[in-house]
Amino acid sequence: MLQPMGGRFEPCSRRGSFVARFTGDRITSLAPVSSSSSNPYSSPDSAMPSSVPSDYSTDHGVTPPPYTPPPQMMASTPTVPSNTDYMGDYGFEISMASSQTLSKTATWTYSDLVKKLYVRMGVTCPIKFKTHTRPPPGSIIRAMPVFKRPEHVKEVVKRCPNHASTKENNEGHPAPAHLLRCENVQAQYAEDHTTGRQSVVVPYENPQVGTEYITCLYAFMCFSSCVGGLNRRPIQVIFQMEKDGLVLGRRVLDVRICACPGRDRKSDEKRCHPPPKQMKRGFSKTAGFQMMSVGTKKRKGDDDVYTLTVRGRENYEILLKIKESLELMSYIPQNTVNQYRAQQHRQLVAVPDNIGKKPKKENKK
Amino acid sequence: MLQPMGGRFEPCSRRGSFVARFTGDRITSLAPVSSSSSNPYSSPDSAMPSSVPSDYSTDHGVTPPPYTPPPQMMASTPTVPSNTDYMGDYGFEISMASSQTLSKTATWTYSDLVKKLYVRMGVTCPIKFKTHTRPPPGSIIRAMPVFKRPEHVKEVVKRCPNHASTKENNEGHPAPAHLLRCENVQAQYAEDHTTGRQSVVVPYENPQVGTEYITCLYAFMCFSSCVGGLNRRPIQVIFQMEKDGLVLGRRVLDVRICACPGRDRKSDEKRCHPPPKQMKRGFSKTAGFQMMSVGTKKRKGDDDVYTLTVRGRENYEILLKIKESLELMSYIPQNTVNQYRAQQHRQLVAVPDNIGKKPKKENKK
DNA sequence: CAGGCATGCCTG
DNA sequence: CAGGCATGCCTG
Ligand SMILES: [Zn+2]
Ligand SMILES: [Zn+2]
Repeated sequence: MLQPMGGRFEPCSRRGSFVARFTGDRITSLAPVSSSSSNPYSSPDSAMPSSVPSDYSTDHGVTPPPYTPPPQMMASTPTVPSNTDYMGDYGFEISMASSQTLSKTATWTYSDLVKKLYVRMGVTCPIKFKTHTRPPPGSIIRAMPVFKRPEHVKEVVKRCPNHASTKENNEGHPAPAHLLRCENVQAQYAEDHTTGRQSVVVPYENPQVGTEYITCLYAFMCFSSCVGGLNRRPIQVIFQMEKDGLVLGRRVLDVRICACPGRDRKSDEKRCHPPPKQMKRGFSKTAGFQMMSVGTKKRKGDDDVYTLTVRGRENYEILLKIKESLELMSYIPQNTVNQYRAQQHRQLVAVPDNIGKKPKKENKK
Repeated sequence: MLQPMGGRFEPCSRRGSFVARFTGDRITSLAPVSSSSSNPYSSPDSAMPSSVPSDYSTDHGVTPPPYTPPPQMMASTPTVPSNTDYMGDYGFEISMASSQTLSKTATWTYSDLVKKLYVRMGVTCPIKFKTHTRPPPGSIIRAMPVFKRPEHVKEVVKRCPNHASTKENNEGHPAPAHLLRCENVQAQYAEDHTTGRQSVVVPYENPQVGTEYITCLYAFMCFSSCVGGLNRRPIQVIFQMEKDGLVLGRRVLDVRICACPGRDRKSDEKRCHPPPKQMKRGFSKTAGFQMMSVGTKKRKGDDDVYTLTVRGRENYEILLKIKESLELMSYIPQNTVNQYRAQQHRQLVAVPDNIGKKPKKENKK
């Protein structure tokens, strides 16, 4: 499924810190890195403030030991990468290929409401990149997963031992422990040897004439819920356009990797935007008339206790049953009630026009 | 928690096939094994039929290259170990220490109904062994987990990569990948180098005078649900008394390792033995009299639809609500109903002695 | 593919 | 500790 690497990049080493030689246009071969700022694949400065002075000219020849850009521009490797969107001078933006976004079968779906991508594990998901101005040749796009919550950001995101250590999906793959894969022959898997952060890097190639975007296919190789890995902790992916270790732009995408993207998206959206106000509170319209509500809001007196006496054993037993039914109603979840009613619409028994007719049968006494 | 090894056994090697030297009473030092039948810790013949001819005298000197017992008695290493109970000539039996068996807080609980041990992961669980006759000195007890279902038996049971590879609980432990641990200084961890089956072995020491049993503390180091490990597949533990590779007795215990032993036991028992027939079918006794049942068995006519007409809007609405309540009752789980009733006993409102009194209030028309 | 279950874990 | 949720997966 994921192609072996090739092209302009050398394969990265299977384990340990990442070393790559770039043999493209304007950058000469780099020696194996020991300082992270001299490698186009080392993690750039992610502590960069959200508004960056854009007073640097263009591309620096960063083959060591050259000019060193101001520290906050540099691709150093802070413990916590920045997750601030930064369009930069080239207008870097990402978006989701819109097809299948809404399909039920979709292996991924993006929610505009909660701004999050829901994706199945191991499937390929197209992400589109664009700029309003051509970035300098030799620019790359680094994708790096990080934990979203402050309590977790410091921890490096990688696959859980289970998924990283099985043969499945890992045979011949250069980076079995990486959460994020890119299905691009030129993809390079990086592991910063000071922070341990893992990322995948692809060269940025300008869109074909007439096209606004380039598309990369990414795959997420664990569930967000994976024990010993993400462990139910939300993540984001930081997409960064870089050139010689300089950050040219950054976009952040919230991602949830799960078995049922559709279901989980729906429940997230419901959580954030409750029930989109329907009907009057406490009543619902059924079959053309109002009826008393079941399982809805508490009213005054709901907790008061009344004594009801009744003559006759059978009547008592009937009422006892009814009393139980009524009181137990509060245990029924609202959506069970809704389903039940939806069903009733189809097989209505007691319709208003029946009122006044003689009862068909009464099991009296 | 688990003590380092020592005593009469040498520590086993951290990885690879198991090698042990036994220095006890009647057995001389064994060379590192290459043939599994020459090691007291190698897995014995588990393909042994359930009724074994008991015509062999007693203990064989099995230091290589000695007498070889008939093949079906030998501790060879078939792919699928026998899981047949076999009391043997010494009357080998196991049982659970009965304390806390019923407690809600219990970290483990044994169900006599479904004959299964429910135990939390990583906690220590006492198992008692007894014989009616003293087995020969130098006898050992091997505990080996196997999958219960035929589809899975061939697969070796071990910990999932997640749990086997984290530091947690594994620091200094000689067998981090073993599912089963025994909290006994003399415990030895064995891995059969032909089948790869893992087991833990302790010397059998006769009970103290006046005691019938010896007790060993075992811990289960994964959940039955662990992804990449047991993976929700039921297991059993085979406890085998062995002497010089001969099987003297065997007892099999179904085990489920889970987070909520009490809950899971209860639901298993419910599954196997529906509602343990209480009272008359369809009725239950409450507060000294019978009442119609709620949420119990289906009766004839339960699915028939009757038309009920009623004069007056309010009456209609009341009946509509009641109809809904009654029909929705079937959605309420029986134990919710039971809880509700238990509660009702304390705050009974409509008591039988009220019958016949004048209604206190009627909201007529 | 939807409904529902199984099951670890979080919360009150 | 019990109730309920979260979430992968099984079943129809
Ligand atoms: Zn995983
Ligand atoms: Zn495990």
